[in-house]
Amino acid sequence: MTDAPTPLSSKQLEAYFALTEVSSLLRHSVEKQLRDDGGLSYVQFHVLARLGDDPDGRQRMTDLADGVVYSRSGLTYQAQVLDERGLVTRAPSPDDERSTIVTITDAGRAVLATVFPGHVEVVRSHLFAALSDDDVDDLVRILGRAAGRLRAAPPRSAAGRRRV
Amino acid sequence: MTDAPTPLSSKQLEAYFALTEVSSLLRHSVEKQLRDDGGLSYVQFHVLARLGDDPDGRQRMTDLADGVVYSRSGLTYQAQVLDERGLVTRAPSPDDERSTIVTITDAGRAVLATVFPGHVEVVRSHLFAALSDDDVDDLVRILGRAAGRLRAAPPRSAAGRRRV
DNA sequence: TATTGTTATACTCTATAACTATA
DNA sequence: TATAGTTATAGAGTATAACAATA
Repeated sequence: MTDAPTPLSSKQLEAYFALTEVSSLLRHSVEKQLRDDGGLSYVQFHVLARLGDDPDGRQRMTDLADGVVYSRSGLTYQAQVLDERGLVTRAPSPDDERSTIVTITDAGRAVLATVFPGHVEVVRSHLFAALSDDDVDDLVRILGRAAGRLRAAPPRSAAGRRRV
Repeated sequence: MTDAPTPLSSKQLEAYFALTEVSSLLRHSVEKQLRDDGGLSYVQFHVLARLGDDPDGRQRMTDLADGVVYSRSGLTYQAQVLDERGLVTRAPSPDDERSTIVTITDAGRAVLATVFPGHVEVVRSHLFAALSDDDVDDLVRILGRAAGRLRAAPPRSAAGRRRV
């Protein structure tokens, strides 16, 4: 039997539950929207979105995998699916023959464009409809800090994360 | 091509990204902790936790499914797994022979107790380590409002609003 | 007829380990 | 040897539809 650590305060519990409730409902709805509007899973959307953000529309497999927090084999699978749908292409890197460069296609960008408006609407109606501009500022400040810290100091506490 | 709706402000985008990043890293770590410490999936944990919260330690299948936002067949599957591990029992309701009442066992409560400390530690180190008490108050206020609104106006908002 | 739940089934996703090839 | 990626595989989870039993 493990020692009980300092428990969370009731405020912290509230905050934690609210966060999980909001994010899980939000994610649920986003997943449905992505599937309905573009036949994309959440992960596939994020892969495409990352590629779309890149100035050249391309990334190495490993960099993509790191960004989406994925196993490489998992990313290979998803890249295959996207490739078969013609939304990305894959080719060995000229610089390093071991690497595979994934590039978003015009069709891929088109799917992103199809999917974006609905995505925005879901996020707005689920998250921002109830929030003031000040609330949004507060969220950015607070969650931004938490995110920054998580990014900087990975989950050593409980998880045996992959080395970065 | 769909009409572009009012885009999200850059602040809103920041807030959205911070929220998804924090919640996804948090959830990832929580899932690992639950699996390592108790052999529980996220869903299984929530089913057990809901039962544990109930004064009598029992719930109808449908009520559980609603609470966890699940398909009934999905819950049947999970209840089966938990049943086989001896963490819950299932029996037809005396009141309504159609219903199945799921009850948490002592073994189930023991697993919850085993898993809780690590869970708390993950949440603390991932979410609250970087936050002040005031931050937590703000989160409760803001996300609590968002959660309340989502709860009041169910998924229909995003799912029904297809096409335009 | 409507509701509760299970079953049958088919599919998506994910991770681990073994493997190839480059560096 | 170490790194990048794929493949093989196996398991978990999910949803849909058909079904049985009860209300």
